[in-house]
Amino acid sequence: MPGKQNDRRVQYTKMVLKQGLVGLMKEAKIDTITVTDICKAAGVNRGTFYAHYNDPADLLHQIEEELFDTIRATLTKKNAEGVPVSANEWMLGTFQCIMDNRELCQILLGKNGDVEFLRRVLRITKDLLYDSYKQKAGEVDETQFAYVYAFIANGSIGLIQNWIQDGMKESPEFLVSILDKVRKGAGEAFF
Amino acid sequence: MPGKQNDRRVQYTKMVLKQGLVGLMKEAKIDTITVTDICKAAGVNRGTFYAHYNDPADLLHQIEEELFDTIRATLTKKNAEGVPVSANEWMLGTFQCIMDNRELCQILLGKNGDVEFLRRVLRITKDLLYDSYKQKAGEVDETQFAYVYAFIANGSIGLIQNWIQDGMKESPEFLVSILDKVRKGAGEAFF
DNA sequence: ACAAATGATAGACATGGCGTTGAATAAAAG
DNA sequence: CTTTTATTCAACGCCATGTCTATCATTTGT
Repeated sequence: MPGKQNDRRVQYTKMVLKQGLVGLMKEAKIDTITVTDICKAAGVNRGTFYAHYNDPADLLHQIEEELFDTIRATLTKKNAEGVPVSANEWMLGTFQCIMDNRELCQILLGKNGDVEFLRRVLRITKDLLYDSYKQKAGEVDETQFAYVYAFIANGSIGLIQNWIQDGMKESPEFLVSILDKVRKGAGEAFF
Repeated sequence: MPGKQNDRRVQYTKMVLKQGLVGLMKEAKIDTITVTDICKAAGVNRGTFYAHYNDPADLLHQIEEELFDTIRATLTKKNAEGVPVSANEWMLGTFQCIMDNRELCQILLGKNGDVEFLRRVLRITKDLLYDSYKQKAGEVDETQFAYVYAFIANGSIGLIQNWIQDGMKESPEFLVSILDKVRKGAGEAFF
């Protein structure tokens, strides 16, 4: 019984609902978008929306989850090929992935998007940073590290947002080179 | 005719409405707070709310404006005393101001608060940074500067949020010293 | 190709916030 | 003390919500 979710009707419904919400998020932020709006944009009955999602935020969350999985899949694939992945290579892969999903990412990570989502993507580098700090400073001043990490993490987010908002004109390589310099610079003021 | 806004009744109404909203923002973010909620919390008739504000966001905006004026007034006062204000001194003043308005700032700049507001406060340092960049590099690469500034500005915001969220345990002086190091470090990777 | 299963639709429902209005009441200003 | 003006109370139409039913359309597996 492959029944449940493989029904073509379900797939179509979910697809247009996602497209509908993404389209609306070009103009409005998630909290101001109504279920009725989405269904109108998707050409779907309002009752059908509730058959699959609780509210617009729930739908957005599932869209983000898909993108997150796409990014993670790409990275773990590289990792599985035996290559030990450095922070820079990891970021390079992430940026390429963002470029590959250009339209979607410009919305999800743009001005109406969710900062928490980008924060989550970058959090994976935190451990790498912590190790390099420990290695050079010997002992870790947790308080100081928290402040420096807050600076670097949010700085990176801002830089990436600037790149996205600017239309992704620069190459992922350029972005990584700037990001690497500026992160090292900020970090080495302490390490 | 001191008529219009000096009426004691108006002042009282605005006061309790502001307190009401701020109270609610301890638990919820602005977009989920209803006019009815605020009026219930303030003990004010719903119709009266619309006599002064368009919606909850409008009320929040006016609260932020007041705080912004407080901060700016303190800084321009120092400036008027003839002291040329460096970026560090400016930030020190800002942080002291934030500490003086502890409860309010923890909400306005906290997890349910508005990032744009903090961004606006920090924007005043942009010119100072631009000048120092120009001075050392001679010629300004606008693209590169945009990326570096995006990093530093957002990094600073994150660091300050970390401070606020942590209960403002460290002194403004400590904060400035870390911020100065890490900003210089990030900047000098280019300058 | 057909019958059973299941998803989508249209329509209705009570609920609750919105934004506005008008008349009555209370308090401030001169 | 009289005039002015802010607040209250009650009601209004409007719209989105979340739920539910009967009906229709499509898919599925045999």
